[in-house]
Amino acid sequence: MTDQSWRAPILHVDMDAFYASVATRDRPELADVPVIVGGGSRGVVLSANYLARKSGVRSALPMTRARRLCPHAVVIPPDFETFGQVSASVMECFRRVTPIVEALSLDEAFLDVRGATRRLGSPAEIAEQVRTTIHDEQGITCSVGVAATVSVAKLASRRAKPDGVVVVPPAQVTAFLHPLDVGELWGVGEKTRDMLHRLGLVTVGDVAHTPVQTLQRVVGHQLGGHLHDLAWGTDRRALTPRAGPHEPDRSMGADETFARDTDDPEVIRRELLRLSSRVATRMRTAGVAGRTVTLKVRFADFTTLTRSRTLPEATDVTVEIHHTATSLFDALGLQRARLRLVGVRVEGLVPRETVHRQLVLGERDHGWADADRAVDRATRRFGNAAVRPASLLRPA
DNA sequence: TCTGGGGTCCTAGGACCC
DNA sequence: TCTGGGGTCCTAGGACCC
Repeated sequence: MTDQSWRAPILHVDMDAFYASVATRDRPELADVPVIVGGGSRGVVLSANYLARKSGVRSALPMTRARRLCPHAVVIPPDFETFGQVSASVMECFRRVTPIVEALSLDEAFLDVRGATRRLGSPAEIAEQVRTTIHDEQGITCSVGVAATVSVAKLASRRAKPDGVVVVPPAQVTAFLHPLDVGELWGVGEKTRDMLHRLGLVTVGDVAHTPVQTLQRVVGHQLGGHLHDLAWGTDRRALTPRAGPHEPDRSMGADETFARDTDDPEVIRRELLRLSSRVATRMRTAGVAGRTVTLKVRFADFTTLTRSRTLPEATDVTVEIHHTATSLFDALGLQRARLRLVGVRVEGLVPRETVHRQLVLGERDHGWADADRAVDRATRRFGNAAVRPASLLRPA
């Protein structure tokens, strides 16, 4: 297989057990111990090293179950600041290989290396160079999938784990894809997998040989067409590098699970204020404003609902977001139902300078926006705890 | 003490406008 | 008098990803 057969070789680079690897890389005493990175009592597993995985611990598993499966595991709380720093260094390393890098998350990225083969060698050789560099510079391992499309490269990197490389040349794509379970496909989760299985579509090959119209009737127009492409390895999604002038987020939100379920309206209202303030601060830092405020409520039995309201004008003002969220909450008319979580999200974000507020006579928004900016300045100088609404102050 | 927190995209129905 | 379709916005929910 020569390099010329690759129209545009794509690398998918995925760190192995990223959070756990970073958390233990400077702690040799944890090298031979099962390690779980995860949150508090009501949290889930964010990452587990391969020793812990031997006991059945997986990402997203409730911590309570993880501890039961692996009682001797060392549990480390996540340190996202460090994860972010390591991630930035890793992405920088990728950009030394090619400018066409699409970061999918902190710990994985696609690299289009079509412009790098003359300089650095075959895609497989580039993959090994990347792995060596990451290991030498960051002290962690990664796995790389190489293919002509992003979706196949992504599946290949999973097959390469841990600490390996898998190359799927164009001529071998269907031989690689078709034996896989449909649930392996990127975008097919538990529900869709079950639905396809019930119809007798178990492998990717089964899906490939099903008429598109049939798939679309079962899983919807969009996904049906997409599945067919994935099953033949023909999706041609191009990389969208985030390096340059990247498009703003479409929404920003914050939600939090209470340490204990609560039915206290005052506790809930205060939490909505905290979350609104957090979201609005991030929006102002990013220089965006949004029109649609969405409230999320999760009950003790885990059922979840959302309510949203679209405002006449986009806002980044804490008080407006909080007011909208509480008004949506009040409209639910909950009679002291026990809540597990509340959340606030603002959607339809646009750059703030494109928002021209219509000043209504007597409106006091101006004052609130000014107050927010004063809070932002104080927070930047004195830290997060410096300024907060009176209702969020703890009684001494 | 089962089930986090950050997102994206799609679907479907109703309102409303032309 | 009766019949109509398309486009866009809004809302709610759901599936999925890391």
